[in-house]
Amino acid sequence: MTKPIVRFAPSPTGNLHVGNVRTALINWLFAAGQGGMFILRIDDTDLERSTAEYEQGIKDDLTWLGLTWGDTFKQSERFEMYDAAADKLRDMGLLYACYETADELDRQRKLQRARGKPPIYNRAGLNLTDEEKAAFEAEGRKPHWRFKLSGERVVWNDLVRGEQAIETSSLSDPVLIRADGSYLYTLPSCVDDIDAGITHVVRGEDHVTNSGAQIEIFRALGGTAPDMAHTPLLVGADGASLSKRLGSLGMGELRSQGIEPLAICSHLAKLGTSDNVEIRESLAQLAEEFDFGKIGRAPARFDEADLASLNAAITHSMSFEDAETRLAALDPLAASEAFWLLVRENCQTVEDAARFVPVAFGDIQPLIEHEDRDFITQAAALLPEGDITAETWGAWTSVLKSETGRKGKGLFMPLRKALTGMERGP
RNA sequence: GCUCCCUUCGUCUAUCGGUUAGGACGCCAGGUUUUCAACCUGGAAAGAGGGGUUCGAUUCCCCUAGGGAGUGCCA
Repeated sequence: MTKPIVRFAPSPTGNLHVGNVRTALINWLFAAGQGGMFILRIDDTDLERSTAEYEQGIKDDLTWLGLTWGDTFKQSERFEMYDAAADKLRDMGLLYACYETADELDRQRKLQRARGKPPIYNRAGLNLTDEEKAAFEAEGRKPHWRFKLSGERVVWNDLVRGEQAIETSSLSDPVLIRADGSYLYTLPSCVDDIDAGITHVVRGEDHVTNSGAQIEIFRALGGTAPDMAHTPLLVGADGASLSKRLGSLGMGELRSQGIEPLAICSHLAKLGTSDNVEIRESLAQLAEEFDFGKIGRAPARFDEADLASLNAAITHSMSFEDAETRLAALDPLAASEAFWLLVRENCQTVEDAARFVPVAFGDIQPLIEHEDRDFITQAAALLPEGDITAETWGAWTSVLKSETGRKGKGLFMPLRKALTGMERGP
């Protein structure tokens, strides 16, 4: 197999969320596992909504996750190529001018739907005479441009879904160029995929239908369509919908919650596959295990609680070196190896360590239940004389045990609460 | 409305017609020279419903229900 070249093509009109990231990750893992190349393409043909801030945010998030790219470019710098491709399609008679307004199209669709028919464009633009076009232009209308579908059945062997067939006769001819002259993502995407030598288009299954038209555009432009892989979408933990929550769950938020990049990558790489959802020690290992054949076809539920427990697993065994910088940022006192090794198994995140700083370095609020007051008073009186050493605890608790008859949880929990102010922790 | 896809423990899944339906996460219990956590061991836990086909159906077919997606001058 030749080395795959794949791309992740976000629009800089928002931040990356878990769904986006999963697509990026799968592309990255596939490329890495096959020794191929991962390209980051910024789909910013919509100049109105695209911003440099979002673009930078996307790059920062990918970098944080470790999803580095072998090359990157922006569509907004390549309009000449798209113009040339559009001219070519026009010359072939495959790109035709339409003069309906958005309102008119909307009305047509509603009408068709009301009649129980699929809302497919009626191709009125295809049959316009020069006089009719001139009349529209005279009205001040500008045309938008549609690609003429073949009306045939387009078939491909999807790496995740198996053989797929789209009847292009059941589709509207897609608009490639808006009335204001700007491009929709469709044509630029095909042009860039051909130009970059993309071998595999890997994306969410919301693009399955689009593939029908895009394969025809690839062919019209003289390329062969890349292989395709459409992965099931993620749904929320409630199993319903792509959920507002998921759509807005950004990397920044996860990061501020103390979630490790590798927890996110492990979770998203394994969720919905036949592999167990477990932590892997590196992206390289995830890449090695990656296989389209392991991905199921049903939507998988993304549960933040599962992500949290994966994160806890990473935290429990994280070395002091890996945690040091962040511990220091929390509290200078926390940046000690002895402290970290003592508390890490009680932490879900590195930041959790902050909760135990008072326990280790004084300044706690003792927690004494009403019914334990006498016991704690007694315990204070029985504290062994002299300096506190490693032996003090054992000596003290055994005295308390024999004096009070308490044992197990009844003995230790009141002491724990009085000494640490917490029910849990080291 | 129309088109496409999906449906096994709570969750992610294994099973290429005959299995005590397996694993992992989570959960529960026990252990870990008496507490939390961690760790170890064990346990409970599933074929959406209804029809077929077949000696035999989780597995193949049909219907229903439920879920997802598409149906944009969004991506």
